[in-house]
Amino acid sequence: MGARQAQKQQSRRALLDAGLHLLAEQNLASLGVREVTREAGLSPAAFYRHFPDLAALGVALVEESLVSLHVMIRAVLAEAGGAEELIDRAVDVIERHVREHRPHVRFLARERHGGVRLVREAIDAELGRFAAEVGAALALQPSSRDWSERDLRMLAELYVDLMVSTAAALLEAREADSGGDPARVERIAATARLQLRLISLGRRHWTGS
Amino acid sequence: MGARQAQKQQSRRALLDAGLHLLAEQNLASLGVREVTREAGLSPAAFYRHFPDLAALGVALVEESLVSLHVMIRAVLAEAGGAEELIDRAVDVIERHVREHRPHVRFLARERHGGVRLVREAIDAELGRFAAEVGAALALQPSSRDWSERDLRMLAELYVDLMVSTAAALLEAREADSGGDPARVERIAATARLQLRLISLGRRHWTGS
DNA sequence: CCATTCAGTAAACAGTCGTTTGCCGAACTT
DNA sequence: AAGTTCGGCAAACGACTGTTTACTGAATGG
Repeated sequence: MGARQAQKQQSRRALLDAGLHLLAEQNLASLGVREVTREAGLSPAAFYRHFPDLAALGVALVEESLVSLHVMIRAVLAEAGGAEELIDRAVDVIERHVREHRPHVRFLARERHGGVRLVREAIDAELGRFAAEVGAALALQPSSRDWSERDLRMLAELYVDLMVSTAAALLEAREADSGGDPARVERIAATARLQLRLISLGRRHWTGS
Repeated sequence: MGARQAQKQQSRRALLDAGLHLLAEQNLASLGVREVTREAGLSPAAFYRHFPDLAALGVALVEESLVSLHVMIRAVLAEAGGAEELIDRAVDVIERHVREHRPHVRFLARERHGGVRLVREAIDAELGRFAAEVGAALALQPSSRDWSERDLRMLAELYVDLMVSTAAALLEAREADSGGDPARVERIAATARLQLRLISLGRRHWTGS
């Protein structure tokens, strides 16, 4: 890649980072072009060399945020193991992901039901593919031998919902203004583990719909 | 109440309604004072006779939104009945609530992780009290005879999370721009019923943490 | 080495914004 | 009936907004 493209990518990165940083305390809909470029150290007009819209920047952030999410989920599903270990590992992975990708997670939580339709739909679609992936992984497990497609999907969605709300709760507990309360973080993780245990219990006794 | 207060309340109502209406397509953080007063048919300065801030209007909307929610949950919990009927009734109540209070539900979904901290905390606190209420109701049921306080709370939170995400999904499916797809609405409700059945199955076989 | 491409700039456009001010007049109080 | 309270208004303030324009100068390709 020429030095040309490299510098352009660098500016693009600066814009994305600036947006991500500003979105820590506001939503996409209230973000301003000038605000972003100021934070990125560029002139307002430079923005339009990279994105037509702020919504476009938002969509770019969605794609970026979900790549790491998919990597994460595969890390959990790939390894086999007993139900208990799998639960512990899943919660650990969620916790680590929130810790290491806080701005991205916050962005997703904030814009999932936010005011910009394109972004909302992009997140929802990706979360759906996400559930499909979990469902496919569940189908391979022997314990779901005679589960219908529909029931598997339902279970996968339940897992994804639980993961999402756990991540959001962990995020809130970690925010600087709440002191990053570590006890609260552990309580949330513990609750998630219990909930997963309860679900896997229901799963073992499921007789089909 | 004097005609004085009555007219003031009417203006306040107009402001709240205008805000709620505008928040259908944007978030609180991007709402403007002038925008709201324009929609409400008042002068910009009039706003400050009722609220110091837009955040204050937001908090008022939170309180308003949650009153009807509490009424709703009591309607479900109050009546007894078999597990299956209870599940069906719970999902019906959620569905009806989303149908009849769409703007409020949308507001809650949008601002729960939104950019205005005061509003976010108000919603979270109320959702917490909400889970406590569900937990208390669960404690009265014979099937949770020897459940620890912690396990009950965990279960209550699972129910509340499921309710919230189901409501949000129903909302999205009903939005005008997605055609109000009735099949999608029914699919979401059916999934929620299955998930509740799975949880109640896990509940029956729970042996404590 | 010369021509071209193109990311980034400064300046200007016409708006909108939040908030304060002083004032009006109808509803209250006494 | 006189005086007070107070919700609502028009107007003005400076600050900030998104977007377009014409331009600069370094990397690119022949």
